[in-house]
Amino acid sequence: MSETGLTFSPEIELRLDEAARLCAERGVTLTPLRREVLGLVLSSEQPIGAYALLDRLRRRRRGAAPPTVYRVLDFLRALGFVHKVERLNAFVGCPSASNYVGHDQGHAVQFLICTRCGRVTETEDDAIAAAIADAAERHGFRQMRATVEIEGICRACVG
Amino acid sequence: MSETGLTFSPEIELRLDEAARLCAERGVTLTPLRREVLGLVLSSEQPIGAYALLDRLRRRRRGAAPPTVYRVLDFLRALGFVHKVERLNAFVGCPSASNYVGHDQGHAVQFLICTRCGRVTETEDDAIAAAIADAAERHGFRQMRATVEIEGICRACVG
DNA sequence: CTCGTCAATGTTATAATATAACGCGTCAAG
DNA sequence: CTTGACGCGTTATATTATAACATTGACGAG
Ligand SMILES: [Zn+2]
Ligand SMILES: [Zn+2]
Ligand SMILES: [Zn+2]
Ligand SMILES: [Zn+2]
Repeated sequence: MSETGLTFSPEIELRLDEAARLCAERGVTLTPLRREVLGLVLSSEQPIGAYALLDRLRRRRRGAAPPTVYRVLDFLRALGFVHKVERLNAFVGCPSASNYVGHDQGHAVQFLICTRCGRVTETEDDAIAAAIADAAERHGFRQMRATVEIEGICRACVG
Repeated sequence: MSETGLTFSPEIELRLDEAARLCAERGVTLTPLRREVLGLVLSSEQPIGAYALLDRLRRRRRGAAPPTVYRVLDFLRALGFVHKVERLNAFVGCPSASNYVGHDQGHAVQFLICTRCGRVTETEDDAIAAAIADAAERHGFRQMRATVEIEGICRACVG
């Protein structure tokens, strides 16, 4: 008789509600499937690969297949709710997507990838962005976006 | 009766000779296979994928298989002769590998990826590297390396 | 010489990541 | 009612990368 109930932690459900609100603002829909995938990404301590996501998704959705998850990831990335970490071929939730609405084309973002614990921290460093913009301009290059992924050992792991 | 002759342009053969010299200096060998793969990468105007490389390699080496090319690429990357462009899952020759010998762990490098013509330019921008090092330090992050890939339209394409 | 060892490559199979192409149901505009 | 956009299911395939084991040839120890 009950609805499906909370699938994710209360904090994450809040973020999902916020994401739904932002979707509505833009005339798109955070469908149950999209909400579930986003919830799974946000629930992961580490970047999660498309197929790991697919495995978890299948526990609730029988018919899920690769296109299911890739399509949803495309949608979530286009809205700035999720980023891809290229070095890992894996996906992370955007921590600022719930706070700020200018992320259509994605903000200028950098990742700190800990090779020890596997965690990834997202930053938005203006100095890096400026240095990149400057270098691009000096090369007569019309920059559209930049991937910045810094690998090393995070504060927690380095002790 | 003649030897195989020049497989690549004279400029590239010169760079291959230089690479062989650098290998010898470090106690490793630029075998014919490795030399040929490096030549193919250097001959490509654009980043080249492992399987495109494999196709070209097979014209001369019958038995070539994926491990053949991936092993050689690992070798060439470890020596700094070749870089991987993560956004493209493709490989480029390092333009400075022939001039400078400190590339064992790879120099701090950035790529300008033109989404129009597909060409990739390698840069070595100290300001970007410094901004990244600074941001990492502020996060208590012990940086090992960084991937910086800037996408846009190159000077030639933007006209 | 002959054996052991190592680097390099060959060889077969498979894993991991990603997309193409088509179909089907819903829903709202016209 | 028809049409078209959207969301998703479904099947098949493409693309990228690695695991695991075999073979070859060079070279030094004995
Ligand atoms: Zn973000
Ligand atoms: Zn860590
Ligand atoms: Zn380089
Ligand atoms: Zn261009």
